Amino acid sequence: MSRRDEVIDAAERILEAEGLDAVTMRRLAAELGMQAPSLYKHVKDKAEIEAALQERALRQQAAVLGDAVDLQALAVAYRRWALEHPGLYVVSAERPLHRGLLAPGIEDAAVAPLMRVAGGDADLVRALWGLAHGLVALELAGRFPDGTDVGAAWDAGIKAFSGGRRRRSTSR
Amino acid sequence: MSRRDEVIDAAERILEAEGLDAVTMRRLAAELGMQAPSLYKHVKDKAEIEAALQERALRQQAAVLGDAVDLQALAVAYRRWALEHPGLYVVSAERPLHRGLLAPGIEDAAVAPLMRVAGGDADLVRALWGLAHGLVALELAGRFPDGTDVGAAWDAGIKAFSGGRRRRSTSR
DNA sequence: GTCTATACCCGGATAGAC
DNA sequence: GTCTATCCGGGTATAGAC
Repeated sequence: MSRRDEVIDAAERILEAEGLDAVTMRRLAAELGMQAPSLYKHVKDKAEIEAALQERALRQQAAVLGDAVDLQALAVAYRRWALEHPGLYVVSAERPLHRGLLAPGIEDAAVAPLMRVAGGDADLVRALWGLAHGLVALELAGRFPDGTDVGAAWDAGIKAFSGGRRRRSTSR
Repeated sequence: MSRRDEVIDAAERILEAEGLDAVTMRRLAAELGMQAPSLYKHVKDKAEIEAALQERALRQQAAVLGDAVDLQALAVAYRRWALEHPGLYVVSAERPLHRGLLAPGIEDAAVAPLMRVAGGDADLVRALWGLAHGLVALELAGRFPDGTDVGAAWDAGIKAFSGGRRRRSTSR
């Protein structure tokens, strides 16, 4: 593992533990037991770090969603990964993407599993994506009152997209 | 109109024209032709300004959505207001709410119209809310490729929530 | 109610010694 | 590849004169 990867690891740790604003060059250096200027021997600038975090997020998302066999499983996987990696989720979904610094095609790869499940209907994919992102974003932002059964809301959404046919619980 | 309202007006103008990060005390003072310290004669601190912007956003949203008679109209109104006030939308939907500084009940009031249309099913309301917020958030964040017919995605989502019964276009 | 001056903190980033 | 020293810019906010 390169020294650069250790920098990105540290950034991810801080991101998840203290939020995006806490990921500063100084804080990052402290996490690694060095001084801030030393970081520039491993990365060009802060944008490179942010891009690396977005790339990790998109890669993980693609991998996790790729295993889902149907809509229900996809929804569960989507929500689960987001709640387990809220920092990575936000950085990849609500921040401007550093497209020029990302591996080509990686953005599409993260959405591809949705395409598969939606049977090739691009509009339906986007609606599904909107539903999933919206529910996650609202939950992470603390928009639902305490005690809300968010899983039940997911079920209601999935049921709508299944044409009211399926019925299995997502709650936990 | 009080001098305080002029400050909030200026903040909203900057927010929509240059984004949230541009709303600083210095920039705000410049917009009003005064020096930054003078602002503190009109508002207590920056949090008060942010809260005032969130309150405007929630109030407008409640008003605009309140007129919608059905799901289709609600969706159109939701997307339309968001695209016309992206700054206010983001500040009220993706930023932590200054709940202690907001008028009581205003948060609920902005979602109440959804409740009406969803026929009292709380889970369905949240799914609907997720769909709407997700589509708007993805569109504002530039997640859909250029040329994407986002209206068609809305139609697909609405159709799903209508049980596949209705069919009228949202595109523009 | 406006101003000037200023304190204070924080950010990203560079130069140059070792 | 690490350090110290430092630059530069930006933010919120206060004190006190007018």
